[in-house]
Amino acid sequence: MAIDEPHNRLIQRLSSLSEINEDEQAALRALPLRARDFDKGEDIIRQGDRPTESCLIIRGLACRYKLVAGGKRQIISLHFAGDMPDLQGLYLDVMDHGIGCMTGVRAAFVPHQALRAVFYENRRLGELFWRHTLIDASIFRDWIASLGRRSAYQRMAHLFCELFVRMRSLGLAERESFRLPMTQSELGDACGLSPVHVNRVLQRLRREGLIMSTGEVHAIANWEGLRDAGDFDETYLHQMRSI
Amino acid sequence: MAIDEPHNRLIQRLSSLSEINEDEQAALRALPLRARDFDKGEDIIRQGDRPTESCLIIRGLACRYKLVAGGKRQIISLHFAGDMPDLQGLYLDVMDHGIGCMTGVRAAFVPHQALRAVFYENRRLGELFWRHTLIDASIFRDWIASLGRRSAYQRMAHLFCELFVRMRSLGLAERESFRLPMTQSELGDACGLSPVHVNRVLQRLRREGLIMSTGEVHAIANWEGLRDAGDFDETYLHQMRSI
DNA sequence: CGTCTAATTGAAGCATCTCAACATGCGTGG
DNA sequence: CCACGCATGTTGAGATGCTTCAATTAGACG
Repeated sequence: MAIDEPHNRLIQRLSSLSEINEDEQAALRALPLRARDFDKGEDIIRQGDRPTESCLIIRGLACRYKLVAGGKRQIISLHFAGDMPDLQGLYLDVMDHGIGCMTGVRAAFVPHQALRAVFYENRRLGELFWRHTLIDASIFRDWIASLGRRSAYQRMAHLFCELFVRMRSLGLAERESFRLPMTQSELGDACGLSPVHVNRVLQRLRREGLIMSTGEVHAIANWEGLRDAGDFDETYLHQMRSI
Repeated sequence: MAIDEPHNRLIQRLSSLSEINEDEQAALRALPLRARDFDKGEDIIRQGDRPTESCLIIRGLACRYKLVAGGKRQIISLHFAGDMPDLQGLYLDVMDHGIGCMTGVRAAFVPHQALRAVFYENRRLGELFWRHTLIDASIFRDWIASLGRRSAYQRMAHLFCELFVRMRSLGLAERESFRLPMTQSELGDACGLSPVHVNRVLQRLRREGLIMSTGEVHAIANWEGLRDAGDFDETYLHQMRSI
């Protein structure tokens, strides 16, 4: 059973929110998913679009982002295989941000109508998708706290903690290391920092033995230390509960 | 028909998202709402709580906030009469943030169970509440962009634009002025700035003729100018659409 | 009138940015 | 297989936006 198969990804992801029974699995498998590949740097959706489908990331790393005055970019969130970064399109008509690809990405599209139809038949699946968007929002809140009140050093440590925990729960991190194909400039766009300063902060994190990086592969060298440095408390990720 | 009556507030608010028909109004009016008053500075809910009800702000100004290492506070969002700032509690069990009162606040509480029951009977109301949480999330995204990539001056201008537009759509702003009972220190917690710098930024906004403030009452002196200064585009507030 | 909180001002410090140069690695075409 | 070009990472130095500390003023309230 290929994990890269769209329906499997979706079911795996929703299972990380709550247990999915047979009927629910069947309903999800009946969803029409149309896969499409995107190149690195390409946009899956643009700010201002009025989408009629939502997308599910099957493979690769995607991000929400906004452009602000002066051409600067702020990355709002990062998304892995299984994430649905534009569920809000179900009930908001205009995209207030874009979704771009940090790597080559395979995404599967499902019409909003099909999703609504599934929710109509299966109330609990609707609740699960709602929950998915609520966890997104919770992550946004933590980013607000990070950008507003944490130092560059804390922010970067915090970001690594979040990504590690999220990727691990999706089976995308092994032991203490994960692959994060982002340049330092892109990390800057996520943390609200200049590329130069990102470089210096990463050096400090390495020097202090909290992380070890070789290219795109980052390893947590000292989890407790990194967690403390980043003021990280994973409660806001709201992983697993009975709903 | 008292506007301060909880059900009226709720219906007024949801009407700003989409038209509400008779049946839906009736269903909302049947919701058990228990009002309670809070003092300025008091918490409506605390981080770590596991609420079984959601609250509706009836009167006053409330905020979501987080505390980060070192005791610093970041305000995540501001909420007026009609807002439901903890709807996420419906499907997330632990509060990842607190909700506090910037002024005396009257809030009405409705059990999650009662809300779910209404959604069960009336699917479209569920969608409207979902949409409410999605707009929250959209505002979070814009705050992320502000905190990450805008200067103190831009951030403050942007905040004033957002609050003005939101309050106007709730009938809480007259013409070009609105009452914002926040100290400069609290504005700092919202914008990720020190109180001293807030003071200087406000002076500049006044000096440049963009706003006029007398105490808690702020007036927009030059809307276009303020909008430009704050790089403000209200799309992200997603006001009105047919769902 | 005295007290308390909030607003204002000045001055010094520091975190982060900008600019500019250089190093490194990698893919491509010759 | 080498030479080149280009993107990315690294380093240094100077500029700046914002913070911190400390003192003063202004307003609100009993």
